[in-house]
Amino acid sequence: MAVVAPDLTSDLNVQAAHVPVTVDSPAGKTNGTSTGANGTGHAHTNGNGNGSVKKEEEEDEEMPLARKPAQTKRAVNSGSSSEEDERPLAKKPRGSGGGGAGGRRRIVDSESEEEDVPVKKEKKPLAKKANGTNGDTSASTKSKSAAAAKAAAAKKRREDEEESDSPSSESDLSESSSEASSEDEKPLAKKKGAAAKKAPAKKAAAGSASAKSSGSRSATGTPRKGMAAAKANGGVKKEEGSSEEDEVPLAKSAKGKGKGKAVDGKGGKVKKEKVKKEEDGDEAEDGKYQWWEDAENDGSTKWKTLVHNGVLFPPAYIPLPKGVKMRYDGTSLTLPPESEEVAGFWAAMLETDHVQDATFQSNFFRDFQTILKKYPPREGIKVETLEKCDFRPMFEHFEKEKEKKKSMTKDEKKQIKADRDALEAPYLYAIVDGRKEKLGNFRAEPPGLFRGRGEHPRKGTLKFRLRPEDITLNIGTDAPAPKPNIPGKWKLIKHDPTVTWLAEWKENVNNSTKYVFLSAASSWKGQSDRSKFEKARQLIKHVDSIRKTYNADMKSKVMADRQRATALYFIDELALRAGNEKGEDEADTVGCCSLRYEHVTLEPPNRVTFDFLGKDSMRFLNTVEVQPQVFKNVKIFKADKEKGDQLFDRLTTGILNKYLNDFMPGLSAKVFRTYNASWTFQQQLRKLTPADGSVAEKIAAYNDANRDVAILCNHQKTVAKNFAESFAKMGDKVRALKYQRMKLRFQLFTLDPKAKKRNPELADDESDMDDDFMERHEADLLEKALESAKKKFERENLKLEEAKEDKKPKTDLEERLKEIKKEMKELTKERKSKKVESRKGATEEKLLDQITKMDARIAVAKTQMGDRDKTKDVALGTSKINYIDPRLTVAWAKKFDVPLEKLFSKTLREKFPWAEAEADEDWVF
DNA sequence: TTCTGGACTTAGTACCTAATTT
DNA sequence: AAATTAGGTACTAAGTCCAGAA
Repeated sequence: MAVVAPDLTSDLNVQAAHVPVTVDSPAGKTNGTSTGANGTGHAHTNGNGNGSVKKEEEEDEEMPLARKPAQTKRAVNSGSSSEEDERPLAKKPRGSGGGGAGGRRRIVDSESEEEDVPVKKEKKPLAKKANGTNGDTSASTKSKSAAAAKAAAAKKRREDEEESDSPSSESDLSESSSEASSEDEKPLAKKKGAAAKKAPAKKAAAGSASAKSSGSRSATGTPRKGMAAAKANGGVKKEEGSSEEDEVPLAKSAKGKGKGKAVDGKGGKVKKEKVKKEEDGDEAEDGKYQWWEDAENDGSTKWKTLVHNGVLFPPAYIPLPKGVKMRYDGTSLTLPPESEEVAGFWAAMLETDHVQDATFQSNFFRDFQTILKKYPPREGIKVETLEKCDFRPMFEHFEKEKEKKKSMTKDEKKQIKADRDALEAPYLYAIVDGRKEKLGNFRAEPPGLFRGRGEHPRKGTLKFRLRPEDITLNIGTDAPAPKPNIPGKWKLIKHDPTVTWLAEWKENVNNSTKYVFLSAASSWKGQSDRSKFEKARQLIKHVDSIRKTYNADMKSKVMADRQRATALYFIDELALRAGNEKGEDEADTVGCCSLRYEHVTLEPPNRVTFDFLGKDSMRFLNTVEVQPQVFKNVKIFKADKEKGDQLFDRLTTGILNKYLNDFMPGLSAKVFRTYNASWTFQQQLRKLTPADGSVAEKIAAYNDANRDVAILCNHQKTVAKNFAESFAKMGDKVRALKYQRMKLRFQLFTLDPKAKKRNPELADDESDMDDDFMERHEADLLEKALESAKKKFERENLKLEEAKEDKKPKTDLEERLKEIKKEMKELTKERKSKKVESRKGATEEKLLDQITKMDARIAVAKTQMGDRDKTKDVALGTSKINYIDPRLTVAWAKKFDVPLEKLFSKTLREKFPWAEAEADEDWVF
């Protein structure tokens, strides 16, 4: 360590020069929690698949070295940087497992291969711990408060340059060095070799999703070569077509189309979608523009002609019926429409938890009072506190309206929809360079209360109604100026062909600009989407050298470089977002570059825990094992700082991106997320797809791979409120099956006591079945049986009545019910005595067969349950839409013969036509 | 340089509809 | 047929990144 120490010191000095600084006063920020609740705790059910672990291992071995998943380990290996001065070492590198992100969930368990080294206590414990961490709510709470506190302490660190740097560094260093340095380094050197070795060892991670996901990428990163070839073919094409088609005059474009398509599949298969299309009747646009077939366009100019109708304004406010009024301190208030509308915004949310939120309340009330001042209630009452306001009558009125709407007849509903469609029709499409393109959002956002997420300081603020005077349109010079659907004049009509927005306005709450763009299915979006993925694929070629570089820089004497390297490592390894600075008037959330002292905690020898609120105030909670140098670095970065200070005080997203850009034009931090997500998906898909499984099994594997990516990216969703309930119900269902199985066993043993010897594996009782459940279950069965007997009786009588025959007497029913009760009692008796008389025709063979079938049903139900649980808080859609190269899905679907529509919804298919056109089954990312 | 804001991508949730279950 | 649940969309908030202003 001695060695080390000096280094650091020096680093510090060096850098002192530039200081970033920043930090705004944290004054009052509090951290949000937001959803915190969910994140909490549940222990994850990893338990189920036992076999899986094993499986993974094997697979790993089979893989060509090159691709081995590096699971986890990546971190370690990389360390290779050579120069390690450090100590010899002792420890083996532990894998980092990292990746998974999921905030709450995962931990990494990576065990490293060799388990052994004296070192840690971990293995098992680890896992546990991790869970604990995640789980507990308290943790979250804690973090929050902490954040708040820290905010208060406005610490600016910048000056540290001099000071902190050297001196502090010293002390730290020494410390760290002693620890860290001694431990590690050595192993790293091997990198590849190491990786390869490791892989096999890996195992372990039993359920750790995280380990899995992260691991997926190859250790070395180098993915594929071959791609060029693949690509080549992708290029195929359907034809020249689009243009031609267009030309076809009336002749039915349909025909033309059909043709094109047929041609395309070399096999000559015709695509069905074609057929479908025709019905749409968009003859005009039917010849879809296949931009991917066209030559690249330089990009500086997005269009030559642009025609559209602007935005559609919502209807004017319609005052409530006379009798519906809010009350203030007991008396009803007659509000002018202007203030009544605002009151209504709040009233409509009465049952949401926004109304319980202090920030939301005060922002709303401030704005409500403002409008009341201008449009006071007729009663002349002054509204002074929110507590005295009673919006219930309004709320109830809205509920009633909803009911009314729901109970309308089909025809009425149809009519309404028809009217709405007619109104919207003119706004659905724009004509871009002569082609019809669908718009995304064409509606002016309606007024309402701003629903900021997390602890957004402005949540609850009134968002104003837009008027034409607020909107700027962007249309072609020769395009006719559209007329707003409400009175007024557009703020401005411009003609800027360098941008893709059609309309724009400034929103009053956050003073941000809102735009109207084309939809995701448009060629503009499609093009940029495709180039995003191409860029990510390009990164494949550079990632090895980038990793090598940042691993080396991890020991740089220049603090700024060391921070940059460390941050990049986290971005690459954990798929963190870049993390731009945010303002006082926004929720306090962070990304990599904006991580603060309190967001990262260290636990020697090499575990790092991240706990912070990221985009949308989603919590990111993850503990990972990192290479020693990373651990050491974080320790240094935290030294001499306190809550509220930036962890990477010499780094900004700008610096990082500029640096990345030198490796590859266009490279920025977010590309790593795209790359890692798609890469992970490809790896997981390879690993999980059961080549000879059923379609359903393949789809399940696909979803599992998708889920791994979602976890990596920390894409969450709130757990449905009734999840616990429905999950419990599923559990009962499983147990009901077990109950049946139990009865089968008893029957078998009753039939022939010797059967027990012959089938010793059937001797054990079903797990998870206590008397309590069984009693409940039997009571349940009884109730159901009685119920259905009654129904049946009524039904029969009804029939008799119709047939004009005599009805059966009630006593019949009563008798039947009595019988049922008796039967049910029998069930209880059977259970207690463990004797079940065999039904007619029962044989040992048949019973065994039934038991086997029951086992299968139980297994299916169980895995289904496990799946549900694993996915309850993971959002798969986001990664599918934004991060996973759609060509991977298309290629996989073709290769394994899974209908694409089972994987992509209609809108996704419309979004990714280029992927369908270009990826054949051999396509690789 | 740093700061600001413009333009565009990424994100979760509210709600609507179709598919199932009861 | 009604009640749930699952799936998909619409909506709009919240990021990223870059360029031009200060």
